[in-house]
Amino acid sequence: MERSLLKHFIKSRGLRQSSQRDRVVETFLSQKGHTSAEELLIQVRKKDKRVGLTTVYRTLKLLTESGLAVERKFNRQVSTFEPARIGQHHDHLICLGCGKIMEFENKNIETLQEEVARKHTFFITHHVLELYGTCLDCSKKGAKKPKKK
Amino acid sequence: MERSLLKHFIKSRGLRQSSQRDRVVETFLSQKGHTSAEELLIQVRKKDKRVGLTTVYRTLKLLTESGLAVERKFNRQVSTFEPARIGQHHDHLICLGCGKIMEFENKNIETLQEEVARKHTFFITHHVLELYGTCLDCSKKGAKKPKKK
DNA sequence: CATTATAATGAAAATGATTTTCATTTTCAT
DNA sequence: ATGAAAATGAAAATCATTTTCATTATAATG
Repeated sequence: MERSLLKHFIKSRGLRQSSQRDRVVETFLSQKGHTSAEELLIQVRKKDKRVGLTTVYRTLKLLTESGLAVERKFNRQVSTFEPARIGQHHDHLICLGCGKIMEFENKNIETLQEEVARKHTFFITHHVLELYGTCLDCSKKGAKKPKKK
Repeated sequence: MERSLLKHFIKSRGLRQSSQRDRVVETFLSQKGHTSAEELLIQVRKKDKRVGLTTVYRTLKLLTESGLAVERKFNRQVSTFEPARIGQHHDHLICLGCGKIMEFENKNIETLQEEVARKHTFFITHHVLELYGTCLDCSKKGAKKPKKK
């Protein structure tokens, strides 16, 4: 469990522990898929009513900085966060019809990206690759109302 | 000149012409690189003081919908827009040190993207590929203050 | 265990980019 | 020339996120 990673991060920064933050972290790590601050707050409040949105934002920032969460924007205004699996990285297919998000990983693409960078004498720290379009279901049903989430 | 494309778009939508919009379009199309609404307003106002920010936003939306502009978010809050060169598409290397943006085009990556989509029975309409990192200059100088723009 | 410096909290206010509203002006088909 | 509807811009609204600030909680130390 990479929980100790956060503990270490907290310590090394001279931060203190708190029950609210623990609850947010615990809830976040149990989450599947991509979660916004607002959505996470709803989940957290099922366990503890006294947690505020500000703390959720602050904790998500902490998780992101410590490498336990990855922030993603996709095509909307809100940031969503996803528990990071160490050493792993994936990109996304995003259906504009229903909002469905699928993951993929492609080493060949990454190799080509490195090649591009090398040509420009550029050093990649991270990348964003998002493929937008229509999933199978939506292409069958025809374009329907996009799902809000 | 693809100006006629917009004229056609305006007409087909039952819109009317206006000097403000013409000025915004003209200024935008003469722009190199990526321009935000705010930046574009400054340029436009050099020619015509009476243009408002709202009109710039509205015109940029129109340009984007008609395919004459491409909107990009990169890693910041503000949207920037870039004149679209028809039939062409490119992706970007973004230096986190100085903010420099370089373009690249790589057909092999696009082919692999299509392959990924096929495997998921997904139909790509567009994609976002951004490589973040450090450019040559910045890697020599060491990490300096990031350029705001 | 008591003290105390300071981190954490959450409500409310601030922010910043963008959009909406609305009263007024302009355009253009007739 | 006329009138219906589009365009405008200032101001207000929106919306996600951040900051402020008074209060509370934590933990290192005496």
